[in-house]
Amino acid sequence: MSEETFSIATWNVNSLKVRVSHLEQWLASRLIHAVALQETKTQDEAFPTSDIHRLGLGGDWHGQRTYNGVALLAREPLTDVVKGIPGYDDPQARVIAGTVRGIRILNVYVPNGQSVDSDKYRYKLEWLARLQDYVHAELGRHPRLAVVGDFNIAPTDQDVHDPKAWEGQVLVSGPERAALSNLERLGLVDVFRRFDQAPNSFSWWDYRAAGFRRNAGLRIDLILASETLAKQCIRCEIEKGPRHWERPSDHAPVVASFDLT
DNA sequence: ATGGCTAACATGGTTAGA
Repeated sequence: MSEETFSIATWNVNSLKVRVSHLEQWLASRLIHAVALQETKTQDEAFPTSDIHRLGLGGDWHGQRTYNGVALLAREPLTDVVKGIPGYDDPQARVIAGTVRGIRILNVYVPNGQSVDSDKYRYKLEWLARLQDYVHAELGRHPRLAVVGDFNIAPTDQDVHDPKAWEGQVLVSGPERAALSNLERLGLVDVFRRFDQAPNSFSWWDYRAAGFRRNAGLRIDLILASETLAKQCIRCEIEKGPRHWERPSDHAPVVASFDLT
């Protein structure tokens, strides 16, 4: 890897407090320049700042008690941090943006939606419409834009272990996939699909019913890059290693590397 | 079989995740 390689990771850690040792172990074995975390489940006052600094990372975070929470961490200074979606009064802490090495990174934790007939599903679709407007504006300002995170949408049936069982369910339903397509049509590329990948590549596996052992998963953690940035993407992989460890997150980290020369 | 497991908050059982 050249000095101009820049690697961005996204990882839903399902409680940063519980997973900080996994983050440390994982980061020790590779060079990640920026990492976007979701479901930190930590208020900002209680954020494990000293642990993060010990890992050689700085950055910023946007959390709340019990639920949600996002952090954007990097080995070099993060500038122009924005928390939440501007103009959208959302009580749930789901978005943080910042610029590092000339790349604008939007870290998103898209609402789960629970089930297609729930109020949470309607909130999810409303939320995605607000994200659409935000990303549209950001693309106009930043030629190198990465929108990364837990999208809680499996883009196609290729990203679903059992498409028949999941048909029409939350995370794969038509309106959610349409919202994701609309986002991509603004000019974003799902860089994972720019490369050859093993069939049945997933980023999340249910804790229940031996989901990971059976590879009964979904690919819902995505790295979307603007066309200018996507052209510089040299690899994108799901790192299943930490999912094997003791007391894992139900999500695996996803990493994309860019050649910025 | 609408369960299975994990985490937060709490200290038993509910809420939420996906």
